[in-house]
Amino acid sequence: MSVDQIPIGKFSLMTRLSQKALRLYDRKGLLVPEEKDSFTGYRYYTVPQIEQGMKIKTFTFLGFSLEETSMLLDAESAGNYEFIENCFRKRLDEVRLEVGKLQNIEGILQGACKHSGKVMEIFKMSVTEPVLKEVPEMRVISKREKGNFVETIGRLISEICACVSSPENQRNRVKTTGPIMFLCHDDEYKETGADIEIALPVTGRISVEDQKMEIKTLPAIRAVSVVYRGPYHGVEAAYNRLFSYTEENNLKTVMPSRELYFNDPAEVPEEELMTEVQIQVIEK
Amino acid sequence: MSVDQIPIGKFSLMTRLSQKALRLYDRKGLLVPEEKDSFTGYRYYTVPQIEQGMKIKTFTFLGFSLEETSMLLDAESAGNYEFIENCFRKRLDEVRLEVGKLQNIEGILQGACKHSGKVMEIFKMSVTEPVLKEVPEMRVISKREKGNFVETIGRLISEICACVSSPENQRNRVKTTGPIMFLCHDDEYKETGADIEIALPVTGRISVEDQKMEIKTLPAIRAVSVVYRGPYHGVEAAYNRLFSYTEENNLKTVMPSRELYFNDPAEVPEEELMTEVQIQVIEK
DNA sequence: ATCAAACCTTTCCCCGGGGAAAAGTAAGGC
DNA sequence: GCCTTACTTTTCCCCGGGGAAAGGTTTGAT
Repeated sequence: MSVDQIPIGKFSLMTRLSQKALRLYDRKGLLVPEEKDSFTGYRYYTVPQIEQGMKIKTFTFLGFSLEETSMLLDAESAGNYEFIENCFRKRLDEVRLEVGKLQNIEGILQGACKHSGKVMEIFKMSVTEPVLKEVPEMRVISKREKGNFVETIGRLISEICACVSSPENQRNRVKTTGPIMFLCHDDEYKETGADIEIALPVTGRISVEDQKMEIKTLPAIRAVSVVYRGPYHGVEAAYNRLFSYTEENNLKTVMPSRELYFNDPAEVPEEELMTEVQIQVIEK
Repeated sequence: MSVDQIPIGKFSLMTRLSQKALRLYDRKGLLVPEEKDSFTGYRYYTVPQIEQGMKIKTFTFLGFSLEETSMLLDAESAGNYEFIENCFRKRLDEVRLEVGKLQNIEGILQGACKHSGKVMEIFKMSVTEPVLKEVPEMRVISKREKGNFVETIGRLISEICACVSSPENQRNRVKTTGPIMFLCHDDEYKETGADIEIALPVTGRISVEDQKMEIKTLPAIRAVSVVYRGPYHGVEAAYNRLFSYTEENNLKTVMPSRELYFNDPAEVPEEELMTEVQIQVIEK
């Protein structure tokens, strides 16, 4: 019956998947046409394959990669709904992150468009003059991890804050003695897989549960420092200042650099965020 | 002076642009190192180029493509702020669209995760049995355009609704005589560049301003039709039913297909959207 | 039977980099 | 002068298709 000899064009119409996509799914093994004319190479699909196509479409619509989609399909036919749910939860977190980022961008663009004619105001940020200073040693609670830049920083900050403000630590009069800071251990900037340490200076008898959280003492260092005011994505302006300064003064920089966050993005508008950036220096 | 002989690694640190990105920007002409050792191929940047790098970073962070970024940079140095503002507005619209889409996805995933164990409920949608029926001719106001699928449909719908509810047309007792519909003129599904017509059946002495809006009569047709209930992205289920039916009954389908929207996505939850899909058929 | 139109095939280039490999080079220490 | 380490170079493959080209096939009409 010709019903089960659906060429790619019709199948594309039926599933609303483009021919290009269908050929790709064939190659990747996601949706292989039931029959393939070995002489002409024509693909022929069958009616039951329509459902498979719809499932693929649903998963990719949700933003899963083809590889994930493939695993999801396998899990579904095996009845492994637990796996699927895990994937969904993970994807949900990602989506929320993406939404946050886009809303951030939306805010910036809106601000730039509002006072017409002053579009380039977004490039205005303030960076203080570099200062050479001695940073004393300090006792901190810290956690170090590799991961996505923004997301990992945010998460580690909340973990550490949660730890310090736990009932037990509050009882022991644990107090923070400075702003929370981010230590950047990479010497090249990486968006993903960045080596990130978040530390918070504390005093008192603090206790931690998390195996990967440490209590330690950051060494005293000589550092150049600037204070930057403005949205976080412009913080590299601070680094520029610092590196120009170290170049001019013939200083050698040493990792990790430190970023101290003076206020909380949740409380203060983006433009008023204050960040101190410190980079350790030694004589060349 | 060695200050102005910054190799790629340091420059990457200073601008927080990855080396990979820098090499790409070099190739694309966006940020060409001031000096290039013609023997070793080493790239050497200068301090003033840092600012250029930061601008590029800002634009790409906002989601502009490298080509757009390049034009934006040109516009900025030429003082053409009007162009920049236009780009920003366009991008702002895009971002809002993306946010909408992601929030849609967020909702779906949330729903699927909530009642644990029933993850696959998202595949449940209802499609009625196909019916063969005579659709009478009707007088419509319509606008046809090529563009992005979802976005164009949404926009044309609001344009047409706005037109019909304009003060002048209200005064003339213009009334709608049926749900708004989408006529799909492509025979292959396309995400972008789709040939889209939106039509709304009306009676009365209607007047239009928009040059591309037409008042015309859609022909009477014999069509197979189903009613689909569920989120819009699953509407292909309706098409599957219809095409299976036409195959089984040896009917030939004729473009354009019509989608009639019974309720408004702004008023009703996604799951309760009702869409009638009609496809004209003729005897083979 | 023939012809054109519609349909199908493959291959290559494009987006914006990340990751990895193979190889050449610079700079500091002995 | 040599060695090691850190740095740099290039090239190729990857994501998920869109677009286009060059060519073979099927179908329907005459």
